[in-house]
Amino acid sequence: MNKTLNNRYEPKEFETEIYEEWEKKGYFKPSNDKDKEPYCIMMPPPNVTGKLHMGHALDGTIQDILIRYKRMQGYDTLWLPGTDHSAISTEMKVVEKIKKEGKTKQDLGREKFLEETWEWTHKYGGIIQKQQRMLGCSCDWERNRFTMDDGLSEAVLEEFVTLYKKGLIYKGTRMVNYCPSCKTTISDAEVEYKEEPSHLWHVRYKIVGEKDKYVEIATTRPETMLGDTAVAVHPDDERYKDLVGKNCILPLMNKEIPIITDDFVDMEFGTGCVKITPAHDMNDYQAGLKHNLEIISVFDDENKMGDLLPELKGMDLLEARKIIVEKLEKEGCLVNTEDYTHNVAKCERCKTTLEPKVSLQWFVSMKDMAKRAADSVRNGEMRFVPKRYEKVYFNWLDNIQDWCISRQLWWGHRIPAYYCEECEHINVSKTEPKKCEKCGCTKLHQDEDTLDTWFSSALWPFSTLGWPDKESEDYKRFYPTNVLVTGFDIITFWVSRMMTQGLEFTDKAPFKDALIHGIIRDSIGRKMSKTLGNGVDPLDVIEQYGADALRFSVISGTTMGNDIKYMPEKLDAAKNFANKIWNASKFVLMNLDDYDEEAEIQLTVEDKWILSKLNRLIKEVSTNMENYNLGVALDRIYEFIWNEFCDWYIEIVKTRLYDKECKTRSSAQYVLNKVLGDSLKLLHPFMPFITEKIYTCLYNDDESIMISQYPEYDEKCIFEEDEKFIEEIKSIIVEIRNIRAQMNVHPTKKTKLIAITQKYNNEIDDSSEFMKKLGFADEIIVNSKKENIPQNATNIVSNNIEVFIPFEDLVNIEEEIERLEKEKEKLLNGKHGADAKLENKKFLEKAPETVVEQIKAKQKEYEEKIEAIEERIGQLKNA
RNA sequence: GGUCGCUUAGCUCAGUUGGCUAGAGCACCUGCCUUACAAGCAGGGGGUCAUAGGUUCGAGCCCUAUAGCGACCACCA
Repeated sequence: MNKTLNNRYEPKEFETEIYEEWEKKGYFKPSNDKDKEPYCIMMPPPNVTGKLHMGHALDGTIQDILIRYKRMQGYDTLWLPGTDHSAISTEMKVVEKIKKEGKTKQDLGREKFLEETWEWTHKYGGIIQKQQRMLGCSCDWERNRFTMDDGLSEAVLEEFVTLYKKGLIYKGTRMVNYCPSCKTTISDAEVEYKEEPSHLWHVRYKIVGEKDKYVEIATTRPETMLGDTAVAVHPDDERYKDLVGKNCILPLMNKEIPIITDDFVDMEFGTGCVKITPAHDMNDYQAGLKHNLEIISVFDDENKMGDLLPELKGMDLLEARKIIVEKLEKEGCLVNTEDYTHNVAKCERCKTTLEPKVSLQWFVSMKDMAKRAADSVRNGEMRFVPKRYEKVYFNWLDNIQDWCISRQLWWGHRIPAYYCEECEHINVSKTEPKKCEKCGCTKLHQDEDTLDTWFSSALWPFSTLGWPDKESEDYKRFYPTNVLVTGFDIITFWVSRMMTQGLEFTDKAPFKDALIHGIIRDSIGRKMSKTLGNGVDPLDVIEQYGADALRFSVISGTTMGNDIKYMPEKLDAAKNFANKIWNASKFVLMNLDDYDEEAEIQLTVEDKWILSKLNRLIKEVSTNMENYNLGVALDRIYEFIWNEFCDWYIEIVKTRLYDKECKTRSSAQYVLNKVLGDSLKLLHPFMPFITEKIYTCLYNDDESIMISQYPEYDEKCIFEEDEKFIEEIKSIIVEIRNIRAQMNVHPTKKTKLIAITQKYNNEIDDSSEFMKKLGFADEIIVNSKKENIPQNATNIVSNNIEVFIPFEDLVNIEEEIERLEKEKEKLLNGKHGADAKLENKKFLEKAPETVVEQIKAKQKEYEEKIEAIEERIGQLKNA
């Protein structure tokens, strides 16, 4: 690799090259060093045919930051990547593809269709992984897994068979959500609700044996009324007391159905009477079971009208609805029609309106497993970060329904259940049995259905490590994993299921922390979506700004768990920062040409100041990293590099560097080298490419920064006094600049300074040096006597140093007095605040000692400054 | 209906167990092309921390209520 820095920062010139180098050298793989503590993250597997979007970029960046940080800290790290077969969405895509060729799934047949899907998978699969490389993700690609590869399929069989044998998987007739477009059942978690405008049709059913007496019901789905088997009212509803137990006539069908009571009926809604259609509504189904009502299907298997009314047979549902309403109107049964907005259940994948359907499906009994998963969080075995997301988790698990896992799809893990054609016994087994375990018949056929895609991803944290082989090296070493990083949108889908299955099969929570992040929104706060066309392609961003800038922009100034708005300006800020580091590094390298590492080190006050600051930074960054406050950690590094190192330290040491005779020149070189190197290390997890590029230029050995040792806090490197001194000098210099700006002194014009100091006697030479170095002083008189101060001078009062700036004719004495009076007023305000607190007895009693001490010190400072200013005002007035 | 979150500078957001005069980036104003950097340097202006109460010596932070925005869960036909 080219070990020099070009004049300009151009990330494109080196990012790809660096990534290839890392991968070639095997840095992404675990170290195999058994003395190291393991640290493991499982990458949430994206859809096999997915493409990188901003959400992945965020998710990947967070994980990469954590894994790089831990790797540098000396952990044996494994970040395992992979992809998910994502049953429904992949199958949908392939169905669409062959549709363009004029074919259907059925035309191809199961085997051919699967071949087609594998082909698709191989062709388009893993695109996202190539893109994750561009982001800099340091995962072990050699351990890359796919949910339908041999090992993981084996794990799924183990899961199914074990649960079945325990009686936790069963086959039963239930009402489930059915997607007419995907032509499969789906689980409760895959349903989303959307408000849609519709109508509420009020229909009256005539009471049997009464003259002109009716019961009026309201419905949003008149087409289902053909399957009504009762009308229900609330048991406490006085209005209908006398009707309960009687029958009414179901219009169009001319059939008698009973009027029953059930307390699920809401008396306030509509008329308080509800028609019961057990075949087509969840509540009605429950009521039907409870009251032993007949379940009459109105629709056929194709989700068209059945033959209850021969004239409607095969008709589309919405069309049938229109005709039924017309018929009801003709027969005088339609009372009225009102506009009504209601929540409609939609398929999470294809957004089609779902149809509740009674059918025979496979279920996982969830109650006990869910309780165990919830308890695991309650007793602290697993923890959500931020904590508030545990409520979503608890809410789901505490109200869990059995999980419908069978799908009428072909792409996925086929259910390992084999039906005996003789005795109908269900044989559940990992391999196809030769004969029925009950009757010995050899004629068996396998269940046609496949398993919910989450049934396999629930095992992800351990199936990827070799489970069910519990003796596998990776499983023993890396399970349970340390942290799971994912978005809040799949807490129910995925996090909860990994927990239930993980605890069930390994007796351990599969990860210690679930780190939940928000989603990336567009610049006006909308969700990024294909239909809106407001998505941002991370690859475009990388192309334009570089991967480091992209990573910076999604982490800087953010809080874990909150949504992030995509702001292009933030990328400019990120690139500017990278550019700043680039230039500062150029400067350092330029001045390190003749650096002699053997030379004796004599640290000056500014050297100790920056080393001390660096040391504090290390501590602060580490603490924030441990608490997943990545945004704070990054911003602290940013501030340090730019506002301390670049703005002050580099400026201060310039004169030492430029003077080849300077005794402390090599010390300055040492400190530059050390501080830049450590800063790069701290920054590396966030911005891996630029830090690597500079690091290899800075240190000419071949060691990569990504396997270098993370800086550690060292108490011996805290120099309080030196810090205090430089901070005071800094604030004086800012004030001098301020005054010069107010007085319109041209920046290149030098100033004479007279400084009076009370403390720091040894270092005052340094302070005068700084002012010279910073370019605006050409003559500095130190420890001057007050009587030597000229009249037309302005002064700056600091804690231990007072500085006078003679401005020859520039200072107008009147104006200077006015300025000082204003300054005094400010100080008085501050002093009053401190006084008030210290006069407050309760404050003295109750506030902690350190706080009281702080205020006292502050008060003293104010007093001293005020005194000095008053003295100066007196001098000026007497003149 | 239930739960959770957000409301801080013109904009986007930080703000740790309550503790000095509430911060950053961008934008804005002034002056600078000073040999690392104009993608920059120096200086500056700008905030009753949504509102109203409360707890506390002390509240942006804790409690209660209200308003606006957002999300999730439930699903009353």
